[in-house]
Amino acid sequence: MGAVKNKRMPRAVREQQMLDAAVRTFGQRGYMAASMDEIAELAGVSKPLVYLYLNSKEELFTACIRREARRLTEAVRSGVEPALPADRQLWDGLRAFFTHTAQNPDGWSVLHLQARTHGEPFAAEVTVMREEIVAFVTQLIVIAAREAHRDPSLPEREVAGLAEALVGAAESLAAWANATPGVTAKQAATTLMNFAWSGLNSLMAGTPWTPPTETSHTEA
Amino acid sequence: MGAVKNKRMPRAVREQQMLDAAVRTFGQRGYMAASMDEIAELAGVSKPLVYLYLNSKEELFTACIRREARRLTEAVRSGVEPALPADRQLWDGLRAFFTHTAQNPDGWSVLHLQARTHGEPFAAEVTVMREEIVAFVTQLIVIAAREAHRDPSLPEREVAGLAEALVGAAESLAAWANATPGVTAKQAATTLMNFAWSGLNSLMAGTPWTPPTETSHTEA
Amino acid sequence: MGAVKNKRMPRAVREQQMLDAAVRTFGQRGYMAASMDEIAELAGVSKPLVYLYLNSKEELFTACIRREARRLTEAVRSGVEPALPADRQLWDGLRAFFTHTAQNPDGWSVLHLQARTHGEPFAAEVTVMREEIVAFVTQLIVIAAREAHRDPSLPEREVAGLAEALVGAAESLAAWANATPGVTAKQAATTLMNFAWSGLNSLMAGTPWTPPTETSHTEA
Amino acid sequence: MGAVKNKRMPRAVREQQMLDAAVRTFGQRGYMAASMDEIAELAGVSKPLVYLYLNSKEELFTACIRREARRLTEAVRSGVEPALPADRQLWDGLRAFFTHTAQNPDGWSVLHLQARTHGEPFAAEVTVMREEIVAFVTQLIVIAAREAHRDPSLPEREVAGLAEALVGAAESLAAWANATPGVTAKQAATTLMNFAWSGLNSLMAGTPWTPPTETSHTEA
DNA sequence: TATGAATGAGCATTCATTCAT
DNA sequence: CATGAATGAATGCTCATTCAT
Repeated sequence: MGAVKNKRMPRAVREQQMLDAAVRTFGQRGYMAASMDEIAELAGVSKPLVYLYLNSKEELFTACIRREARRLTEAVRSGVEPALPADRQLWDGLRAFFTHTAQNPDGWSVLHLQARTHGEPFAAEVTVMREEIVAFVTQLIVIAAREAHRDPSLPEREVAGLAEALVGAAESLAAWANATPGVTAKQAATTLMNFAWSGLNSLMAGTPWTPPTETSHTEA
Repeated sequence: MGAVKNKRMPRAVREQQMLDAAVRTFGQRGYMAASMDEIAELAGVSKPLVYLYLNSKEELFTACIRREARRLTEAVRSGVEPALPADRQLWDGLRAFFTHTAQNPDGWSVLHLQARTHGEPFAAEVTVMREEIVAFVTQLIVIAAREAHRDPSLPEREVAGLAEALVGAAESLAAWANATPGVTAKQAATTLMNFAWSGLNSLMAGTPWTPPTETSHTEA
Repeated sequence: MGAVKNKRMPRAVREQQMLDAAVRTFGQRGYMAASMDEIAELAGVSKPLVYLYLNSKEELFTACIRREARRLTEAVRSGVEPALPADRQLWDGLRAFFTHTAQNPDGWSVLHLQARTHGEPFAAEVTVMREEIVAFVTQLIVIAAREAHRDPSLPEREVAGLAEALVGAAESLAAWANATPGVTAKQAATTLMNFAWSGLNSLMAGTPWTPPTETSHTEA
Repeated sequence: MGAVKNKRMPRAVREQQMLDAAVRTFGQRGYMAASMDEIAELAGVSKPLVYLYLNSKEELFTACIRREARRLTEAVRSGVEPALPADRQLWDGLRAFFTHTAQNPDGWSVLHLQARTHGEPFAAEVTVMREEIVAFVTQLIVIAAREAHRDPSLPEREVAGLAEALVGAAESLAAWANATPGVTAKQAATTLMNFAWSGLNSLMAGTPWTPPTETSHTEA
């Protein structure tokens, strides 16, 4: 059941096996519905050993979140070449992101769904990672503006909202790509680049969309 | 303890009280952590009555999802005037969406977080609503293309991806706006229109972003 | 399996059945070794019902302590006639005490052994009762001194120590009487009266035992 | 972490370290709440070693009881000079007793509380020691009676009860003295001598307390 | 219509104990 | 002599759900 039941292995190895099993179980069943029994069995060890190494369900879940967050950011980071132009960096990062989430659906479920849905402590853990990514995207937008010779054209608050929207769109597209058969990481990335980069460009070209003057639309 | 303990009231009213309590509890505690005890107490009725009316926790949750989905789509629908131009419709719809989610955080939590996190049956329930909204947005994009006299310029698959991205971005921005103090529905809508509509326009103007020709992708 | 499995009885009755079972189990197995499963089975109910009514093992134990303490003090109190002379009151009280402990060995075990051995909160609960009894005895000693026309002869600290010793001796004798076949409550009470009352009398007669002058007994 | 982690020391020494740790842990936590893990850590050895030397938790506890019982009786025995008069022997024995229990609260807790509270096998272990002490006290009472030239005045059963009461009072006072700040071993011994010896003397002077003739015991 | 009484099943956690080295 | 690795068996507690009234 799970891995071949190898006895007596060093702690570090066992711990990874346990995290593998936990990510899979948490990702598929959800945090609360996942039972420590199931995780232990899937890891091929007894429950007490899981507790000996990872202390509690909460700590185990936290360890999963941390590992998956690290893996995801590393995947994105190592897919990007900082010397290249901003759009190329974004394109590469998105491809790495969509590829990684497609290959690790359970890890992505843990990060995107489970961790956000089960209390502040867990959500905070993901927020750290997410902010790192948003910061990366924000920086790309700023670089792009500079490359377009329009440095101060965008107020900071606006840039933050744009980065947030871009990351949010990416997260949603990841789920969509995973759920829609036949949509590859490359296609998802292309769609998003089309959607986002064009918008950013025309924004920076100085032609933002302007809201209509409020006439009589207060819902009465 | 929630409502004043009124005896003998018509079934329809009681049911709504129960759903109110359930949405609040599910939204705040999460599906699994919410206990039928708590919901019954918050609704001011006894547990057997909840079962009499709503049969099981799963059906109760489903009923919550359906009610909140209906309320949300109705809010968006009634915020939009079909005769107006596409961008105005999108703008109005987004404002209605951000306003409604900000005013019903528990309902939005049920739809956006809880329902997606606890198994296919529930997720499917939201998917129905989501597809309705995506269809609405898709249609707006098509109209916009037509308005720009560029009917067939965008392949169907591409339009679907764009609508998906736009809706995903909106969902993320809703969470972001709810969590970031000082961000109003209008501001969130403006940010998204800037981001999306400009992108769509330049897309339709025939200048999509093109991926770099794949030459050597072993990042060495 | 304990009582005949009567279904559907009012809460108050069930609670007493549970306390009966709990006192018996705690008294015989000890607090920690007693399992809630065993108590529930002995009470003839399911475990959840025990929790529904008594909340936790700790609260259940506390409830046992309180009930048994109340019963014991009431037994002693109702065995004593406040109008009678002090020695008669003490005699009657001791007899009531030995009789009650002999008839309720589990309750006495809970009070005397278990409660004192498992943490301050529980011990404190018994201390309240014990202090009440010590106070009663102290008062008897004072009355006795007054009856012997020797009011101020005993310093307060000394009286406290004497009452403590008397109560302690009674507690030990209770265990002894319970464990030694053929020793009745009356005999235990007589022994203790002989031991204590004579001592008190000669103390009050002004001839206390005096320690030897310390010469060379410091254990080097 | 308890002792400095010395490797390779003779078995006898290691065993004492383990017993030290065990007595401390059992005395403070109680038999059941004490975990073998905690004991091993406090002793500075690994758990398997504890099992290698002491076989099981029960045997370890028994070993603790035996060692502490031996230490206590030895302390009392070595505090007493058999050539001295009976009252002096009792006085010296009590002082040694109160001193030892005050200096070894954990050991005393093991003997007086824990061992008695966790099943016959353990209680029996203490009973052996207790009977030795009761025998010693009994003998002192007999000697005292002889010294007072009243050899056969007290029936054996009565003497046994008196010794039991005296020892019981001493045990209670030990706990009282340990718990009441400012009460020394000497004071506790004095209080008890006053209480007991005077009583014994007047008993032997031929004036026992006599129960009232039972007339009408329905407390109306 | 409405509820007080009751439970089967499951879950996180802990502990005494033992191999294999 | 000494230990890191591992587990079977409980235990306290909770929850969704139902019955009898």
